[in-house]
Amino acid sequence: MDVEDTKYNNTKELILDAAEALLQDRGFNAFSYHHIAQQLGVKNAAIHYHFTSKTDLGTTLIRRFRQRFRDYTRTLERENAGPVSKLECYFAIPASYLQNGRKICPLGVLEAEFNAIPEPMQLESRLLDKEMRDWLAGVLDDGRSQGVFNFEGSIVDKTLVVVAALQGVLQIARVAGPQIFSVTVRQIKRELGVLEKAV
Amino acid sequence: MDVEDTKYNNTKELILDAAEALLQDRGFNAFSYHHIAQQLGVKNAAIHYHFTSKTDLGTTLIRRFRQRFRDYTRTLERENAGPVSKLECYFAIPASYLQNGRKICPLGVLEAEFNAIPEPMQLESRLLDKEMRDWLAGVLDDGRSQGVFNFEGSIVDKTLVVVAALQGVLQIARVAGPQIFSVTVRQIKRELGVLEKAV
DNA sequence: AAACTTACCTACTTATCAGTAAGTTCAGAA
DNA sequence: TTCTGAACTTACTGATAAGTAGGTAAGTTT
Repeated sequence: MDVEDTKYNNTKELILDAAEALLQDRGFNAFSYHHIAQQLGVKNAAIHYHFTSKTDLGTTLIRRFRQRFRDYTRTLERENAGPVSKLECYFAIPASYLQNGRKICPLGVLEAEFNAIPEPMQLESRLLDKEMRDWLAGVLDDGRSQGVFNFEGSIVDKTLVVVAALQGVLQIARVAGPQIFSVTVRQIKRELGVLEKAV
Repeated sequence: MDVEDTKYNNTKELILDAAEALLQDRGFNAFSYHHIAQQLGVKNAAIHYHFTSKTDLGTTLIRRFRQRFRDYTRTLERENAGPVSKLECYFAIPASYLQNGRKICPLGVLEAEFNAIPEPMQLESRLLDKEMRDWLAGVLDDGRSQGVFNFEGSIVDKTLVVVAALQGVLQIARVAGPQIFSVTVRQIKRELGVLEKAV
């Protein structure tokens, strides 16, 4: 028989969902157990039943991001998605963050608060960054080899600019308005040589 | 006679200096009056003497960033700096943040914590963003007109990508190491058509 | 049906936070 | 020499944080 999950309810997942939204909305140090508890209609101690500490909650959260990204890319692989399609899917991630309440990249939050989060979360953050950036580098490499992308500079350099720009623009959208996002994505695509259509 | 500053000591400025470093290191919600007080060898209440509230301290801090940027650009104007020179000076700002203890852009911090900072600070953040981005847009516009820059897309679009990429890469440097910064700046320059030398 | 586990809750502790009220020190003006 | 105000300190408050001890109802296993 399957241990956990199937038994009883899914409060644990609901806690993670609430924590995830709060993390991307306010940051790790600006949300409390009380925020989550109130939202779920449970008491503070219920969260401690599922997660021994806030550090535990935080690291579990990042591991879930990592797993989700792995699942996502694996699905794209199964579907034999090409580089252009993969790139579009990559852009769709921050786009959904923006739409769903002006959230920002989890990595952006964690990096901004990096010196004020527990070490286990710092380690998980490093892994998440590496995995995402390595994957995108692979996509850009394939795309250039196949001639569907056309850009200057090395794969690593270009990947950094794309990742950094997307992370940055989500944050800037909070002070400058959400409309700057699509504008920036358009420019990024242009500079990847992937946009042949009009401006 | 000059009011304030000349009289007595400069604790107020020292408080702002400490708060500024803490902001860019840990974020607004992750530093306390105690951090500052301990660092300066004064008591908690001494900070409250100079700043009525943490909100007051925060807004003063952002206003100081704004003033500093205005002074900086005004100096460049007086020196008749060209677009390339101005761009180099703009890159020098995040470069100094990185060198001085892996700090990140103040705006990046404020945007990441945007939904967890007081409204007066949100307003000041908007102004800081607008002023900096408008200035850079002017530089890119001049540079393109003068033929020293060569890039695709509109001025606004390009400015956003440059600003977002710089803000993002400072944050990513925390998990990926400081060496990625110069690499990214090199790529940004390349894509501004300002780098004629070898890769 | 007894024994055990899950999934909580109530009630608490300890620590830290921003903020305040009232008193102290001391330089310089009157 | 007294007085005034700037620049603090001491000693506190109330709020909120994460975390814990112990209890309980309902479901599961044996």
